[in-house]
Formats: sequence, C-alpha cells, structure tokens
Amino acid sequence: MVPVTDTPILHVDMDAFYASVALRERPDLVDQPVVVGGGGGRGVVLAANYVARRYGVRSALPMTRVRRMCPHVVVIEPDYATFTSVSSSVMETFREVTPVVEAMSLDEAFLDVRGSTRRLGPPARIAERLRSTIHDEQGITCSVGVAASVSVAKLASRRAKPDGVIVVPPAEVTSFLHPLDVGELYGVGEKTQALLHRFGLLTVGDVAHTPLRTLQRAVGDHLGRELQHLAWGTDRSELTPRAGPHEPERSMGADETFTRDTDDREVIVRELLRLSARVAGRMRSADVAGRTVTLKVRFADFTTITRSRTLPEATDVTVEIHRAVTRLYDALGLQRARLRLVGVRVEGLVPRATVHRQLVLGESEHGWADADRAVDRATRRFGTAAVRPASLV
DNA sequence: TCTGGGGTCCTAGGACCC
DNA sequence: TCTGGGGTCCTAGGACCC
Repeated sequence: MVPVTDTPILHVDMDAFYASVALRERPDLVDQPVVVGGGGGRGVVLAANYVARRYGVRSALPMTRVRRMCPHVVVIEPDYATFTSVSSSVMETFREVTPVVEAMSLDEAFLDVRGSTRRLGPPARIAERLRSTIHDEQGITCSVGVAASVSVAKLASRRAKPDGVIVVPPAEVTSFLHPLDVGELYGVGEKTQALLHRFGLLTVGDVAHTPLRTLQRAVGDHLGRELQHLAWGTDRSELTPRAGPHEPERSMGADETFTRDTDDREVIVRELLRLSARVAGRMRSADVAGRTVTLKVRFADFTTITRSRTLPEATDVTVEIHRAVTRLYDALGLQRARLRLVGVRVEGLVPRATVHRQLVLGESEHGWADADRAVDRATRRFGTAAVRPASLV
C-alpha cells in the first residue's frame, strides 16, 4: 500500500538566512541585534536577526534609519561566497529527500515529496527531518510550510517562522487563507494592497468572494485571475525542478548608486563603461549575447527612467554596449540634473552560438570582441583588478 | 545622511504586416 | 470617401520578488 498524501508540497525557507550564516562565525553576537548589509553610506538591510527585528528592523530598510532605530546594532558586510556555498549544501540536502526541488533563491525552495512518503513517511515527518539535518550540518534554522499548492505552502512557512513547521490540509485551506490581509498574497505588494484596500477588499476572504470581473477591473485581467486562484488556494501544485533561482537568464544587468549624486558627464560615462564591462563579461562567461540595451537613470529625487535601443545584431562586446548606453544617455539631453544611479541591462539573450554577425565591409568590430576575450583570459589568470579599460585606471 | 542590486512579468500604445 | 482584426516587434513604465 503506497501512502498517498494530499499535502505534497513543502516550502522550505531559511530563517534570517544571511544573518544566521554570518552569526556562525560570530557566536558571541547571537544575543545582540545584528544586520547584514552595506554598512557605509547608502546601504540597506539584506537580513536582520530576530533580536534586531524586535526593534522593528526589517529587510530593505535604509541603514541610516536602522542606526537611528537601534543605535547599538552590529552591521556585518555580506560574504556572498559563503552564502552561496551554504545554499548549495542545503539544496543538496533537499535533493536527498526528492529530486523535485524548485529553488526560488539562495535561501528558499519548493519540494514535491509525493514520491518520498513511502520511504520517509508523511510530509510533516519529512519536514522535521530536513530541519534537523540542516540544523546539524549547517548550524542554521529553517521553517517549513506543507500544503497541496505552492502558495499555501509558502504562506504556511511564513506563519511557521521562526524555526517551525505548519501543515495546512486541504480541508483547512480556506479557514487558513481567508482571514489573512490581502497583502500577504504572492504578487500583492504595497501598491496593490493599497488599491485593494481602497476597494474595500481587506482580507483574502474578501478577494475570494469578489466577482472575477470586478477584481479584474481593479487590478487588471491577469492579476485579477491570479488573485482569485490564490484566494482559494487553487494555484499550481506542479513544480519545475531547477537548481538555481533563474536558470537561463532572459536579461543581465548591473547598476550602481553613486556615493554622492553627480551631474558630471565624465563620471557618468565612466561608470557606464564599468557597468557595461561587468555585464558583457558575465554574458561572455554564460555564452550568451543580446540585442536590446537599456539605460537606467535614477535622479536625485528617486524618479527613475529607462531608455532602450534594439541593435541590429546581438552582442556581448563591452564597447558596443557602452556605445549604445552612452548614446541613450546623451539623447536625454540632461543639463544639470543630478543622478543618483545609473544602470545597464541587456535583454533578449540568446546562446552566442546562434548569433551570426553580418559584418559590414570594412567594419573592424571583431577587433573589439577579440580584445574582450583577451581581457577575459587575463582576468581569469590575474583577477578582476588587473585588467580594465584605460579610462577606469 | 532615508530608500541596494539582481531579476521577472505585465500593460499599453504605436508601427508594421497580412 | 467611413474605418476590421490579429499577430509581432519595439519602447517605456510600473509592480513585484528575493
């Protein structure tokens, strides 16, 4: 007799992941408020431990505010190499339980345990087994939500935090979901929450009992339909196994906030070169090229605009990307506008092997591609700092 | 000296084609 | 000389997620 479960989806979410990993090296700090994030200037919180959360500190808060809220907070710089390696080990633990693992980010994944209950017992027991393995091997805690669908499992893991498990059987889905605020639903952020509240829709139950057409008039066809499913827990229950959060990327980009706002064209164009080189380098290591180049500009008042241009041919060449974004920047015709941030993104990525360049007679562009590849080789041997365009030295 | 950086997806209008 | 309709591409913006 094969045990059949009606709650096969597990959502496993590390508790305060970056902070928990950082604290493994600093056990002396576990009882103090600790955040991981960029400490200097304009950084924000990546993760806060539960002591810091008692002061109201949350992810994405500006560090300047955090220091006001909690003056004795300890700020730790993020160490992504360690985060990535802990994440890989945790994902490996997941795959010992089931091959059907859909990673959402470094610290979060869905598991389908339908095929594992005969060997390992009911989902709740599997959840506890995962939690104790991760705790023993990695020294960090996690929370698990167990349900029939992806979004109910995710909401359950959030409710289980920190360091707990919640199972929501099908018969209890509506009594679990309907009292929640609409803002808890996946896809409902600050704006949509406020919009729904203005329509008098405060809880998930309110959304569930609103006619689809009404909902769609408020939030659009797509989101309306989506919300109706989420409100009844009838969203997807099939997972797409994948190792990383975003496997074949559809776009690659880089942006950077200046330490101080600037209106100096030379500084801006140089920053665009640095960002173009970073993006193009990542594209080349991923063996992709892209046609649409987008410039992002954020002004001192935080308003943000984008300008994009689709090239005739896909490229992964630093100077071509840089030339495109510089033209877009100059076309803005900014005079004295102070910029807070600039960004470069390339979209429409395709495998580089599928790109066949139509070189115009007399064109010498391939020289730049050769130069980029020489830079890549030197970077691999000597490190990023060793090789860069002359104007960045 | 409020507000990072990496992404995804949706909407909407205009161009263009059949 | 009275107005269709669908599909695709491009651009810009916005919302959201981790």
